[in-house]
Amino acid sequence: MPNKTYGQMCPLARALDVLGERWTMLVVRELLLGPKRYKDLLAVLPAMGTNRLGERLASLSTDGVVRKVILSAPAAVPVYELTEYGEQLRQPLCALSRWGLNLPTDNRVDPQSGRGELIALGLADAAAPAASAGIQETYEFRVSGEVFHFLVNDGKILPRSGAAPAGVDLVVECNLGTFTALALCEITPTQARRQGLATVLTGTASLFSRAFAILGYRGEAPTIREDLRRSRA
Amino acid sequence: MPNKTYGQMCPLARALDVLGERWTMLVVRELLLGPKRYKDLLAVLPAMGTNRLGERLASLSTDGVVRKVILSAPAAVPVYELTEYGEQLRQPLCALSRWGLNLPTDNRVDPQSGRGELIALGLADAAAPAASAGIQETYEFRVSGEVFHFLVNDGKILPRSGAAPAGVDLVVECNLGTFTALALCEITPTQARRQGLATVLTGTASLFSRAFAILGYRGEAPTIREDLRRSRA
DNA sequence: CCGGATCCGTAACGATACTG
DNA sequence: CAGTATCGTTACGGATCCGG
Repeated sequence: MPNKTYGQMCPLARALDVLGERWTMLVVRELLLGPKRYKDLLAVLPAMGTNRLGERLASLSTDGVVRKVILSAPAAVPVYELTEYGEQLRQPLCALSRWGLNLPTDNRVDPQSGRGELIALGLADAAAPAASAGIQETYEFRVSGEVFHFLVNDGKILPRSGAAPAGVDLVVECNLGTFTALALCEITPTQARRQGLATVLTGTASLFSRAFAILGYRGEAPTIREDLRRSRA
Repeated sequence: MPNKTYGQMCPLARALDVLGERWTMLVVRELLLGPKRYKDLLAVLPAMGTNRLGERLASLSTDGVVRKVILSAPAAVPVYELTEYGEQLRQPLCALSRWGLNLPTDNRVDPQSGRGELIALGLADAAAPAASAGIQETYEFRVSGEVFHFLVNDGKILPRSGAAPAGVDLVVECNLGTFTALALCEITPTQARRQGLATVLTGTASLFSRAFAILGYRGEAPTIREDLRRSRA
């Protein structure tokens, strides 16, 4: 919690007392993809600065959102993970994120900063539970250098950074543009394979197709909002 | 949008580019209760300062979240209201708010800052649509000096600041403690009436009861979180 | 009185350097 | 690798001032 709080008897104000400072929600965003090391957080939020990251992690820890744990031997490396209470931020932050989808990207956003993991976070949240009912599988993606995976478990889908644990059912390699197109259902897995845009390293072509039947996002495409167009006219 | 943006190709980061600065989401929170005048916003967010409020409203306007309109004559007074896009923040902000419900209130929150309107905002969001299916009514509350109302319309409930428009079905007067207890279903409307804690100024006792059958919040009570207790032990 | 804009001291941020 | 310390710059918060 920051030194300056709103001090209001309002749950939103209290939530913002914990999460409202700059960078804080983005740290949580990263941890929604699984436990991460200090350096990995910093690598993905470089402009934050190491001092700010340390402050935020300390603050989130005392507020019970984040926890520092030492991985079991022989790794024995410290990582930060969400507490159960922090995990409950998944829905609110994904809701905010979905709102942000329709914002125009101005020239201040760095096109190079796009990451497949972040798309994965949104896909897992937007997926219809019915589509994966009764299915328990793991899909790993290797996208332009990143590696991440989905744990599909009977309607619940968990997106995670890094390689899948043993027993992965599907491993697909492609670049970020292809993954984005697959996510938006602008291209089918079959087309992607045939055009050489995606390679199935483990598993079958039909499993690849089913993966995006579960994960593919069919929501409305981002559009410039009516109100904004009006104000610019 | 602030001068400093995250510049990340991520919908959450873009949302925070628009909403992430201090006070901004609280301004939106107020406007979720209906259009408001500059002075009324300032009255409810006094620590913000008039300069900050002006900046935020300008920023939210260019981002298409908020719009300044002049009320029709003879009032002819300027108010700020959410655009349709801004209105879509209701669910994300209410989700964040509900997360904040379980945060402990430390000694830095001002107990005097509690407002019935803010409780109303949460109630309207948490209410089960089925409970008000087919019902089209308006309920006004006068709570410790504040006046606000609910527009119930077949499963959709809109909380609004100020007096209800003509044709109100129910008007109840009580203090904030009673309204809170009613909201949490810790007391029934009948009990509140009999104990002299609430007065029905317009409408019937049974309508009062039905209002809280629709609005009453039956979620789990706020508790200190397990993780937080552990970290303090 | 309302709707802002200006000024200014203080706290937060961002970059870099430094330490266990 | 995982942080802490330092420091110049920006944002915030409180007050005052101004036009309608």
